[in-house]
Amino acid sequence: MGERMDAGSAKGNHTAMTTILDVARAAGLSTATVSRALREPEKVTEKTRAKVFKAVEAVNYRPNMLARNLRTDKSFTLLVLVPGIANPFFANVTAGIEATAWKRGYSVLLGDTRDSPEREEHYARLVETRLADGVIQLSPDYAPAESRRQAPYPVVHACGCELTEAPSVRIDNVGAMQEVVAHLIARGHRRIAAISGPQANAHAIDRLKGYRQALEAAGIAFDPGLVLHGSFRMQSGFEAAREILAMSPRPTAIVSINDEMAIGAIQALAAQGVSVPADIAVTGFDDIDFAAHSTPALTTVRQPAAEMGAKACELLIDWIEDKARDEAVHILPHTLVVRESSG
Amino acid sequence: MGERMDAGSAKGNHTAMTTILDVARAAGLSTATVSRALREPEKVTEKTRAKVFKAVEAVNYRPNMLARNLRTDKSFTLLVLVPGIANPFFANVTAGIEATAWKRGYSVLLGDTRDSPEREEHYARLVETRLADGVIQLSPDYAPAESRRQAPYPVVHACGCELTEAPSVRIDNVGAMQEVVAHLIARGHRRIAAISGPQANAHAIDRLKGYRQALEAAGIAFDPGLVLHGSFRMQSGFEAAREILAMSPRPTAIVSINDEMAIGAIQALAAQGVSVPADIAVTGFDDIDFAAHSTPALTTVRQPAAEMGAKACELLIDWIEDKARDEAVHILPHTLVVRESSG
DNA sequence: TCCGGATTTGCAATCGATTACATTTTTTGT
DNA sequence: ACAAAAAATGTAATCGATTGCAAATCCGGA
Repeated sequence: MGERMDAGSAKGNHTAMTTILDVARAAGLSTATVSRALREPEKVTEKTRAKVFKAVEAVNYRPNMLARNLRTDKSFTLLVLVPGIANPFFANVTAGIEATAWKRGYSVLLGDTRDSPEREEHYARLVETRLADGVIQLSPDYAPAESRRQAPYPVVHACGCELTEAPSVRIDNVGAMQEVVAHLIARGHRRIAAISGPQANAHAIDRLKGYRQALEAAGIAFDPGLVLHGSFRMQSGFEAAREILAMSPRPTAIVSINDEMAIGAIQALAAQGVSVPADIAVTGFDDIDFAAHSTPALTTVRQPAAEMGAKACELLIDWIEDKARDEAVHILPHTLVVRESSG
Repeated sequence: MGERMDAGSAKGNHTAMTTILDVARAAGLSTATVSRALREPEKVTEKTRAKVFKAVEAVNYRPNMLARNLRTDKSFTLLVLVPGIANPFFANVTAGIEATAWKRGYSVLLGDTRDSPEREEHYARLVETRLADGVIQLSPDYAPAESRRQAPYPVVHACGCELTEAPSVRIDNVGAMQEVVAHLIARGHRRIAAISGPQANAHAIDRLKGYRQALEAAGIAFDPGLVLHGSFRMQSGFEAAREILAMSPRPTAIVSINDEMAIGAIQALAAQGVSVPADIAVTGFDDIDFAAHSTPALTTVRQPAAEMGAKACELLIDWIEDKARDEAVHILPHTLVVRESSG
């Protein structure tokens, strides 16, 4: 008696850890059989299965995943690289990823890269240390194709651009922005300013391409002076709108590359007493929740954020588990959502 | 030549894994020495340290964290339980957590509980399997005090309520809402409707308490008919505003328990041609980015979201590492931010 | 009842790092 | 220059689960 008096005292923050050996002893079986009863129940007699389950209850056993992961060389964890989790669009993509990962028995490690290559590099290393089985990348920016192509672990893009290679998920950014601009042109606008993103940003590039193509299709000359470069944040949309107001002749419409900057722009216009859409029409991109509830409600392009995350997650897990890489680029459908802000 | 033709073929998804033994061999040392050179460099000669580093480079070594974690019984991972990552306030708290975890060498596992006890339960189990060293809880709701008190692992709350026990972080929700209501009363409002949250939600309870106290302090009778219960989402703010418009006499102000519902309410009012703040004043809570950029800009209470996350993260890691539990409730300062929507 | 094959269970090696303890090397004091 | 103390390094056990292979058990058929 007193043989286990020291339970839970030793190192570690956890209380009394019970191992598979404890279960084996309690059930009068070997650890091998216990392991099989838990992982491949069909490989074991009905009777022993029952004994094992009872013993598990009795000693309150929780398998030590660290040990299992080491032995099987799998972590059942996915690393999600987000440029900024505070961005509602990315947050929704992440929610979609998490939901799917949960369904398939995986956990999600959150890596907020904050647009910093250093942080991205650091997180990439996590995968090389076996802490994650693969990566879902939400930003198509850095990580030029060549370097990533040979990543020694599975990587999938959830928000790809035209240049992103398979396996990946994206929408047709070019086509979507074309629709937006065509919509404005159909409403009679011919002088349309654009609030874009950082010059090198892949989404900005794709969407700007759609903007140009739509103008071209309508026989309107592209004017680089009408294109401003923001940071995707509301504040920069606010500032861009002020610059646009100072242009002459003044544009009659503004397309923004995302919803946040559009909302910032609308605020700037309201502050100057310019009426949206009467004086100037404004459009966004993404269809975040706030787009539908801004005043006036924002015309925008709906991206199926959660679905994109979910699909990317499926692709990644399939890749990890089947060792068969899906060589397709999945282009999910977008929708032009016309609301008040475009007239 | 051709000696590495088989690289990456074996089991697992990773390419040729090099172990600490490879490093040891390349450096002509034992694994023990290599391990020490890497983890406690001061315990080792300058010369061998150099040899080890060279060898690490030579064989492109990455320590297998799964093995390290198993041996040391630590995962250097924190589990963050979020009621919904798509909520901008929680996203900001999470960003603060991630930033601090990064600084201290920890990774963040994201658990989106979606207000589901089942999911929360499942995630809690993750910690018991050693996949995380502790938990940061963003929701004060479920997990009644008694059950949590004895959780066999460290748990810290980042967005606590009055009843949340240490160690935890929160703001003075009661006091903050008092200030908001006092502000409106000072502006001459006496019939103030409230858009609250789910009945059992702890934040809703605290803030509603502040609402009542402020009314009382001003000698205004509390009218339960003026309190509506929403879901924290914009849509429910929209619907609540419609109900409020139907009240008679019509309230002259609306306090919302969070910014999203306030924004939804503003949209509903605008749609009915009711001017904010001229006809009805509206206030929010949280000061998410959109609050400053809505039209009209929203009066609200700023919660230092990122700081709250950061502080909670510090508390948790200190607890994990020092095994000394900080028995304090940290109440961070909030700020009443007066903007256009309150007149 | 006894045998052969199929099924179930157990033994022991293994994953890759860390670390107590033993051994070797270096340093220090005289 | 030598012994003792200190520092550096090596040997081998260890963390807790999984799994190849061997041993034991079960089953039906003759």
